[in-house]
Amino acid sequence: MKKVVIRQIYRDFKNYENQVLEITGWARSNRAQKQFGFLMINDGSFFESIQVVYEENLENFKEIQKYRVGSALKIIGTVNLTPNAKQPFEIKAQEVILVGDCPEDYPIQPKRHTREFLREVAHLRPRTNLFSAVFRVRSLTAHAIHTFFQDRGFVYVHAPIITASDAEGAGEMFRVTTLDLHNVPKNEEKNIDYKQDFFGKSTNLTVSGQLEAEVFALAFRDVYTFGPTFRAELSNTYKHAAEFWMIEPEIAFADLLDDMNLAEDMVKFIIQYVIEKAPEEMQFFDEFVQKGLLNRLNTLLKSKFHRCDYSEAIEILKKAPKQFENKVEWGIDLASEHERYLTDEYFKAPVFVINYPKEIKAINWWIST
RNA sequence: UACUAAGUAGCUCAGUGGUAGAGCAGUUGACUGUUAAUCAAUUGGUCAUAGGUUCAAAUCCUAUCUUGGUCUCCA
Repeated sequence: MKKVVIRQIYRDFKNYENQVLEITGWARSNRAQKQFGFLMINDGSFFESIQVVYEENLENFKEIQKYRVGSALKIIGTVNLTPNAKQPFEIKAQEVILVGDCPEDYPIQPKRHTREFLREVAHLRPRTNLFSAVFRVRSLTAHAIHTFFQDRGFVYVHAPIITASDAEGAGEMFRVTTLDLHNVPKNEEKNIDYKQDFFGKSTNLTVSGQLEAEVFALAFRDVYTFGPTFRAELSNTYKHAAEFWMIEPEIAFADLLDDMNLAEDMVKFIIQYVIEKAPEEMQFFDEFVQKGLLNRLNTLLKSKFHRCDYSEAIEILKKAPKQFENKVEWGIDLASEHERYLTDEYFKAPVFVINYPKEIKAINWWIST
């Protein structure tokens, strides 16, 4: 018996015609009728489910009719092409075996759930379309990031996660300690005595791998970090996570133009890669999460990223036929509303704003001459 | 941090002062090709919590808790 995953069959179904296969997966729906029924089976290898037809002649037909959504099943059957149906092929069952039953109160239904509800059933939400799509795309994105840099000869630097260093302009840090918080040791000046802590000094979770990457760039030339970073900002927005992954390339002997070209190429490469490798998932996002997403991404792939001097950006904003909440004048740091106007309304494309006043940037920035 | 909206059946929601509701899910049945199948029946309720107003509160008022959105911060 040939064991296959559903991704294989979908990608090559014509070559599987009339073959007897064994598939395993979880029921997404079960539409039982009097003399036959249809099971939708998802095995996690692919976004789409596969349709299995079962008929009255199966000895456990009555039981199969009652298999609930969520049940784990093993099916042996033949691949039939169905060119006139909604799906290009289906499996006609010779055997349907219940591997694991699913309780009556299984909470995931074949319908839309809110994300707030899915958070309460966190152990089951990877089985939903939304999480299936998100985490496969996330996995592909990570692979695309590595592929992009590795193909260009960059060295992947693993910056430490526990560190004693801070970074430029980063936010609040999570402390890492083995000290007993109910009985913190004090030194003679009545300050916390970090000499008794695990590392003998105050440490925290990294807010950025930048400093390590810079050090390595001065030896390996082109390097990047890609890993988790942590910030203890009390920001209640969907954009701000306490733990998030960050890419930080550092390139020696490069100028600002090299840097911008690299960033533009990277963003385009990743988008291209994901659209190509996860068309079903991206289609799902386009339809149910953000209408017009694919159109926006394809437009972005074709457009040149704009480059705009800070002073020029200020002039554009001053002339904007629009009232900003934060007043625009030379010397300010751009707020989200200003950035949104530049990208969404003025340039209608991604834009680099360069040559900021040195007063609002960190000390280690290169000064234009 | 501030502002704002919401919390009613397992889920998604309707119900703005007078008997607690629908669809889905579950259960039982019908159905010869379904596509989140359809049809019939049926189980299921501390209306977030506490207090107040009223003859009468899911509905009005106050406080608290929880969640969403926006802002701030930041990336």
